[in-house]
Amino acid sequence: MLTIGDLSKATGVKVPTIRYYEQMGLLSHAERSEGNQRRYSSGERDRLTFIRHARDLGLTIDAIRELIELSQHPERPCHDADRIAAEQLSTVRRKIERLQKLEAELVRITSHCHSDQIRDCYVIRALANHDLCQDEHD
Amino acid sequence: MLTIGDLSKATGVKVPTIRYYEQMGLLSHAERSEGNQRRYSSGERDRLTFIRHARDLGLTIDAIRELIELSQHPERPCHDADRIAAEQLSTVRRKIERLQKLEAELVRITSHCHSDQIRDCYVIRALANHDLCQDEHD
DNA sequence: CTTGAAGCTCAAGCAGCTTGAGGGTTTATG
DNA sequence: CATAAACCCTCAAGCTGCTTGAGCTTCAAG
Repeated sequence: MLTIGDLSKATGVKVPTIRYYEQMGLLSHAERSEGNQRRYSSGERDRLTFIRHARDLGLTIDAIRELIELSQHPERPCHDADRIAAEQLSTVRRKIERLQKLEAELVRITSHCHSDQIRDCYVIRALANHDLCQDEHD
Repeated sequence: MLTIGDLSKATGVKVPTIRYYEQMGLLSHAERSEGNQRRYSSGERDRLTFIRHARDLGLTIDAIRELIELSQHPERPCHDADRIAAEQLSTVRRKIERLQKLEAELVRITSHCHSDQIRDCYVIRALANHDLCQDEHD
């Protein structure tokens, strides 16, 4: 049996975060030692690894809860799991698109400032005046 | 003079958000009507436009506060403004890089699931097992 | 048996808003 | 000029996904 600290080291998830996940229902209530400390089995370590991996991929707590729920019904069709992953993919793609617009705009703003004084600073002027933008970025 | 609703329409910033910005010190305390309602001039509209534009570019409230502070000293050198914009650019680039790794991983996960059942679902298996990843994505 | 590391719970804090309750003000219309 | 709709006010709490802190208990090594 692992202590919460062992589990933390094994998965790279911080101790208070593990407790938080338990509270959020991603991990079931852990068994306790006589002195009321949490003790974990390797099955729980695997689940936490799953959670960490999903969080790293940007999935929300709710989506992960849903995936865990699904993973407990091996006989069910897996289109829900596919859908969750696909939705996350399009969320990520939307974010990338938006950030690339911001990147372009920031490159433009930062490369156009050849002034030494705030008075003529392109950064400040560009922010004040959306019309200076090449492109809609919001 | 504009009411807070007029200002909201003019800038696309929601009414409670305008009040929030005032509280955060991005907008100065507005003048009030006899009945204690906020009234704005076009100068304040311009400042809010500036704030919105900066927020759209992902700048934090603190960074914006700093830029506003700078913009009020036209005679100062503008390297601080340049620095803020450049920092934001590298933040954006780091985010894009990370998201592109996630995108690749999600594409791989979603395109490999040819199962109909959770039992063999690649999505679930990939999440459970980081070793299936091509690449470190965190 | 003591001591220091690690564990416990509960509450509050972070960013950047949003939402809701319970009011008061303005303004258009009859 | 009265009334009603639309708008405004303040203050407090909620959202996500944790993190931090206080104040206390348990565990393991020496």
